[in-house]
Amino acid sequence: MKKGLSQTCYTFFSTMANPTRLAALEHLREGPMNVSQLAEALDQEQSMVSHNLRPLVLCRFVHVERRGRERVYTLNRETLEALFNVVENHAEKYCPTGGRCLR
Amino acid sequence: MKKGLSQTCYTFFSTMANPTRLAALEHLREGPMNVSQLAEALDQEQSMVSHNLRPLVLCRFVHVERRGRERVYTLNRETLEALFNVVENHAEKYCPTGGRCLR
DNA sequence: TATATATATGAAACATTTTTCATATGAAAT
DNA sequence: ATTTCATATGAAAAATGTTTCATATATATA
Repeated sequence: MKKGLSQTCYTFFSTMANPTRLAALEHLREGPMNVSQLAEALDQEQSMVSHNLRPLVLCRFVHVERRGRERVYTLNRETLEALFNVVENHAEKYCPTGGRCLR
Repeated sequence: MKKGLSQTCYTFFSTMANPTRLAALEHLREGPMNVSQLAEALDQEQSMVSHNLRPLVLCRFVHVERRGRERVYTLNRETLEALFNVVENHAEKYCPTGGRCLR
């Protein structure tokens, strides 16, 4: 890790450390979706979904495209598949009960 | 990602999303250290370091070994080098100003 | 056995993040 | 030009997480 990347790591992981955002990312693996579709899928208020999408965009975990009055969000697969792989491998090896972490 | 891994992800990333813990992990890359050494290196109270080490152990990001009355903490390199690599690659590609993320 | 040393722990004080609610913006349809 | 639809935004309220401080535990040493 390069010097000074600590701040980047903090931003990176803080953005990931949220159930709503994780659920959104999980849904976006199926393919691009707009805000209403995500709100529906997550069973959350539109406003909440919007609020949570912002950090994901700023971190470039997803990207947005305007389509008429909708906004379509797309997963950054390059980063996120790699990331989920690391978590999955770790969980398989270190989190005994069916990949469920302790705590 | 397997179904139900969302909770594991949340625990995983929440544990990483803390400056003190990130700094501790960074120091542990140099080699195993006990609590006092970490406290000194991080310029933090022993109590705070202890508190922050616990989640790292529970998540198996580090492991502890008693040595007399000290406790020596060792980095789980397998997971953490892989993880830092993902972050580093992402930062290089998406965080323009010298790998420093937006926000 | 008494004392010193290293670390852990509980709980209150403090800080940050999330969620909600009301409203703003902006593009399309009438 | 007005209304409607999709999304964003600001700010207060609610929830979570962190830090500190006092104290407990456990091992080694005198």
